Amino acid sequence: MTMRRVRARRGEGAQLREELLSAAEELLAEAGTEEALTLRAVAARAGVSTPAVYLHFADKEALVEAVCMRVWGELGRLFRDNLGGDPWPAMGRCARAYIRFALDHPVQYRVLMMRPSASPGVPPAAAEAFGHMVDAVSACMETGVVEGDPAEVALGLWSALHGCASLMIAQPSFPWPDREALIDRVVRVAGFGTALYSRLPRDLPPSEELAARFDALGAELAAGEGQSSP
Amino acid sequence: MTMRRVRARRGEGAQLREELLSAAEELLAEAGTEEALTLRAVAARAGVSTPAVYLHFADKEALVEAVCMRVWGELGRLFRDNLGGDPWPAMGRCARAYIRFALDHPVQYRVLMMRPSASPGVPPAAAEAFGHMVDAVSACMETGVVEGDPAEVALGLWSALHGCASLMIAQPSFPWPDREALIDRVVRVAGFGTALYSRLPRDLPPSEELAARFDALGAELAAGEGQSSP
DNA sequence: TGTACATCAGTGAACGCGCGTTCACTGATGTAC
DNA sequence: TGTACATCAGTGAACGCGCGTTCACTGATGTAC
Repeated sequence: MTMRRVRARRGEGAQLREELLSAAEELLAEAGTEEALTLRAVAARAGVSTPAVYLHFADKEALVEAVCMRVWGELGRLFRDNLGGDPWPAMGRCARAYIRFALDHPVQYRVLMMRPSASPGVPPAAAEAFGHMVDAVSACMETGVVEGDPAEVALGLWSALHGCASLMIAQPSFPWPDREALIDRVVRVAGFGTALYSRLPRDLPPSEELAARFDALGAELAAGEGQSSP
Repeated sequence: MTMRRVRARRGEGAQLREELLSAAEELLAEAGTEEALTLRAVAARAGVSTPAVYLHFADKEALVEAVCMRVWGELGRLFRDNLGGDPWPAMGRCARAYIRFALDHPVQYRVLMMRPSASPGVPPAAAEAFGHMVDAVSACMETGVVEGDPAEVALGLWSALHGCASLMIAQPSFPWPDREALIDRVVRVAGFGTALYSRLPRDLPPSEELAARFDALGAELAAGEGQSSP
């Protein structure tokens, strides 16, 4: 039970909208699922009567949707802040930041990703966040380390990040290794795999020869030095 | 509305359990979410009164849980059927089968994976399915093409598959490429990335040199021939 | 400067639905003697 | 072979809760004159 909110002054009714959104996101994180979130609780936490929610949102659906748009916005900002510099490590930074965000906000992330999409089409905030991923990939293509269609490669990369994050969130009982170790593995596996995907032929030699080739590549690269891990 | 079911003969009451499970899985797929599934509808589809559900399941939760165990069973069978032969391509077959199953049963897959786990610990059916994935990875390690801890590598691989499947299911509005093309990309990216992960040093040369090394590897392998794609 | 008035930012109470769940029961069927 | 009886596989009706949503309203605040 929160204190009764002081009524906004005239012309400043929109303040309540933001306060309702914050309350809804908090309560969502506590409740665990969209269905367990109630308008009554949201209104109470904002210090307002239940029908006041309807002054700013058409219905519960619209409120949850607005919370999702907020989370997309945060994800977009995260990418933007990690771009720049050598593109290959920059892509790695974005990827790690994405997974960490998901693990730090598991409920929001699950609702964001797993909700049967209400309105068709990609919401603008989501498109913007994805656009930054495509940018990160495009930059890698200019240095030649990654090849292919930027949007398709970005989707593949996103799949890998999402898989790691959502599986750790949803199946915490499995024998997960250390969180940072797994993030490291997933990001590097996705990076190396993406770099090789367009270069290796469809039909590969038998496993033993393949193993020998990969060993040789590793030995060659171990000799060099630098800082461009994905 | 389905026809009234004929009452089972004495000692054969357990038949209803299976019929309720089938009805529940069907209706779940139609309803789209666990919450939209009602016991009334399940009982009606099985041709039985609502309280009859309680003869076989403690509550709704137990019914949904039992449906999930069924789906885990199907996934486990899928893996088992795709093992055998050269381990590297076998792993690829398992991976493809997994993603296809998820895309063919999107609602079941989402409920299976995204439900906040009711009881702690890994359910036996899930552990068995995951065990088959570990087996597939272990076999690859014996030929030397993959290195590392089998369970950890299997989790990384699973992440990749799950990411692809769940993202396509949850975000159908994104500009996905052809389904099979994406599956191909994800499986090969995960396979190549996993093979390289343990071989490449932490610090890599700058992007340009890296690109040249990858190009060289591709050219060498293009000369050989065989059938061991992941 | 005073005052009537429109508007804004809410409130209180209630409706009504649909769901999970419970309870007392019933009728067929196999079994003991 | 007949018959009383226990048990199994269900049924019908209702409870009660909690939720989203609606409706008529209220009191403060800025504005026109």
